[in-house]
Amino acid sequence: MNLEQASRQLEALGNPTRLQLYRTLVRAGPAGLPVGGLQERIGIAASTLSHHLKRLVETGLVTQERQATTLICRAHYPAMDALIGYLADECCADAGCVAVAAAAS
Amino acid sequence: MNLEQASRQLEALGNPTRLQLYRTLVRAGPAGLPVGGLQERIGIAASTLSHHLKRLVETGLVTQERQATTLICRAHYPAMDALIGYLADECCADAGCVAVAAAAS
DNA sequence: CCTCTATTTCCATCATACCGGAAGGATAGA
DNA sequence: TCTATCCTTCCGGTATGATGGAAATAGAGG
Repeated sequence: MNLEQASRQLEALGNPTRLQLYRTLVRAGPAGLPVGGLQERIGIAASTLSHHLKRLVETGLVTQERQATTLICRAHYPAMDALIGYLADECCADAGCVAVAAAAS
Repeated sequence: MNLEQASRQLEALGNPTRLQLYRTLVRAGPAGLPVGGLQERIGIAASTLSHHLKRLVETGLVTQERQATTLICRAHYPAMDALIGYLADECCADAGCVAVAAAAS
């Protein structure tokens, strides 16, 4: 994980629609959700949704698996782990950060 | 911490220059750095730097303290804690996330 | 008041993001 | 093959972001 990759992932999550999208996928759990299901829940145009999803997939935060004509989307936890780890490292380099202190306890 | 605030902070960090800025401030530790010191290290125009800093301050990720004519900037750890906490909650709502498992151990 | 330094705001330019309608694949089933 | 569904890509408009030079502001000190 380097600064460029981290910033790309952060930017991907730094849009309310995409963050909501990611959140929805997390709440959907390991089963994931098809693109159409996401569209129902979020309520945006299919093309807009596809753009956002593409961004999340490109940055590795979401994976997609084809099942016949439907595309199942899932939150890709390892990517979020790595991102949080990077932020925590940056944040807590001087051990002044509560998050790592809590994790260490 | 709600979705809008989280996405604004994520967007603020989702720019390579701003993430580098934040990282520099974290590495500077509690003493912080003046704006001019940041400019030396990052090497961008003062106006550009000021724009980026404004964004980081507005989102609460960085604080500023005036000392005579110089402005000392510091990473504001509680904000990062809250953001990481939000991401971890979203990510690990179904306990499928390694980060929280590690924190819990 | 004048000046010097530090920083911000103003302003303009260029690039990129966001949005969604319309058209174009991809896949399954009749 | 024909059709229907699901999703993506193409395209256009509008908005927002990034960048930095120039001018303005803030504070310290003569």
